[in-house]
Amino acid sequence: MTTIADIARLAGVAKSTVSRYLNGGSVGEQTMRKIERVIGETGYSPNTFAQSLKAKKTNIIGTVVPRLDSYATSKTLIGIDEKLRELNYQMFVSNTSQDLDREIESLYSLAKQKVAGIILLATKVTERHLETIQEIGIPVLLVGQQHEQIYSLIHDDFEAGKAIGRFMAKKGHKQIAYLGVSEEDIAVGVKRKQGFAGAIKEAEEVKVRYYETSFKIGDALEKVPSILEEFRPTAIVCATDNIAIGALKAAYSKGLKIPEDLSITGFGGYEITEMLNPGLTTVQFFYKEAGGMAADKIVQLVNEEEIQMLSVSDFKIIERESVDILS
Amino acid sequence: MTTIADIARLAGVAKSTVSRYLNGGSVGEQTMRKIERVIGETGYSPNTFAQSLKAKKTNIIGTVVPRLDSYATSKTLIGIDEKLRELNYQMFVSNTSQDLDREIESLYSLAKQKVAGIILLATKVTERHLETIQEIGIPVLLVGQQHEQIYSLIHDDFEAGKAIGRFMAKKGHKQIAYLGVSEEDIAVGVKRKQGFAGAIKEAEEVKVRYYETSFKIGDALEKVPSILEEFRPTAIVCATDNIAIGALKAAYSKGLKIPEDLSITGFGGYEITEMLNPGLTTVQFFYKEAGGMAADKIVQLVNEEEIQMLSVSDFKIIERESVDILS
DNA sequence: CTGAAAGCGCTTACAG
DNA sequence: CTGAAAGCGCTTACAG
Repeated sequence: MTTIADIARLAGVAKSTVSRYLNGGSVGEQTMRKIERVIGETGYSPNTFAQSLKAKKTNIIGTVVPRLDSYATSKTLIGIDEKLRELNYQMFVSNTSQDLDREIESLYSLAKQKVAGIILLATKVTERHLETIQEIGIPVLLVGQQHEQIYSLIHDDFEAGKAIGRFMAKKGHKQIAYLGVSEEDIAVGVKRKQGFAGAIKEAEEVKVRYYETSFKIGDALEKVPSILEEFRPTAIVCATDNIAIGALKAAYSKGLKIPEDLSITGFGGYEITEMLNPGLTTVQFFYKEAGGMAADKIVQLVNEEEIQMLSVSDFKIIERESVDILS
Repeated sequence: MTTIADIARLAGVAKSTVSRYLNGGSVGEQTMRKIERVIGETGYSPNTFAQSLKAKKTNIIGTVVPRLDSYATSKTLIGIDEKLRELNYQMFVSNTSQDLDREIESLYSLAKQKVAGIILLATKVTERHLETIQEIGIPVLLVGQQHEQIYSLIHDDFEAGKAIGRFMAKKGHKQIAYLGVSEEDIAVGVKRKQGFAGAIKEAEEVKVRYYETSFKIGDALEKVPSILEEFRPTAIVCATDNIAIGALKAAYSKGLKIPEDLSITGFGGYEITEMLNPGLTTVQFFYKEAGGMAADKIVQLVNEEEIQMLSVSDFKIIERESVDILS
């Protein structure tokens, strides 16, 4: 391994001069060329650890994710990764396997590794999060959830919920089951539902019942039959595509035809939803783009630029074949 | 930030003694207790960069992946991550977006960051890979592909192909289309096909035609109709679950009933395959477990323990409803 | 513009 | 068992 001292010796200058050259300081024309040549010949590249030891900061952005095997997470990570590369930062991902303690741990551990900033894909923000973020003193950007005290980037869950509510009303559905998730998750559990509820209130004579399940396909699969029997809805609006997939499977199992006997919608826009039979009507979020935005924002924060506390990523309804027209 | 010097001062000993204590060297009973207490009080934790600067090695295992949004990758990463945590190592993932140059780059860059070892989820091993691995002089474990010169961990693609071939023959299928991928991918493109072909040769009077598509669902979707028309198979054996999903959708679109009009199988065992209608019969691989194995192996390699050049992860046929019984 | 020197926080022979 | 000292590879005032 060649070091800065080697380069200095070979170029006949001082180490400090090489360092200055490397860091864009003022160096004479001649000196510059000599150093350039030597570096080229040796293929020198600085030791990151030595740099970090002095600099107290790296060009690494830590990304904390609750899980690795989710469509939303994967796409968001890709967006972050690609944008960060462009900006000459590296992404370090820390997986917490949906364990809140590990989320806090990760925050500390990333801080210790002197990451320049942290992107947090949280499902929930607790008092401990707030304290930790405060304590580590590193820029943190929340993605997917929002909190007034933390820079946040969210999908427009509320408006998305509203849009799908209006959509269903317009299709003439008067008896709709909304299958959501726990209100602990503000974005998915509360905002989507509220948006939906708002749209329904505007509509006339639409009866809605709200149900709750988990994020797991299997749980939706088990839940849906009882909803069908008890409420006999013409449509089920599901809070995620995975829930919708479970609902679809449940409907098949009961011998129902989609959308003739039952309409189903989701949220997310996972690629797989297009390949189902019938194709699922859903609200698409732009995870990859949001990841890119997040990368931009965190780097701005690292550079101490001013940004808004809240950024919102867009959505779009994708109309496919899983919703029947009743009106 | 408290440093080792602070601890030394507070405990009234030399820095070297503290360092020795930290690294499990021999320290007197009394000294030990003093240092212990001070560290406890200050919440000291060593600076990783300073450690790495000397140590020339970290406790980080780099994992190079071609993409982040694939079922197999996600599950494998989870397996690696969890096992590595147990072993007190950290996982650093480097995404290459299926760019071969970036794969090589990543190898160098990880080496520069002094990772202890590298797990490489490759789709292909080239001469450049070999050179790079040679050059960086860090233990590398190949996962998903095998190469005689590199420690490898593979899924049993050959036997899996054989198993599904026998399975289909036993169900009485005599006219089977095999929809594979490019032979550039030895594991998926060659081994699965060879295994399958071997099984068919054992069987009697089974006609097979081999087709090729990409890993994309959409490409399979486009490819399948022509296969159906040209060959009129009773079954399509697809080299991945995603291809099978595309085939399923194509079949729907042509108004075919599955499995009555056409049987379909995949490889992978993605969770989603259970939720399709009908549920997809497929060969399941154990990605997460394989990830755990990979983590074990690479750590053994890092510790200079002897391991076999090749490890093989198991598979299992999951029989669901997408295959008809003709015999 | 350039160089000598100190220092970042650790580890590791070496001597006692 | 313990400590003083040198060194890992870089950066950063400071002086010239």
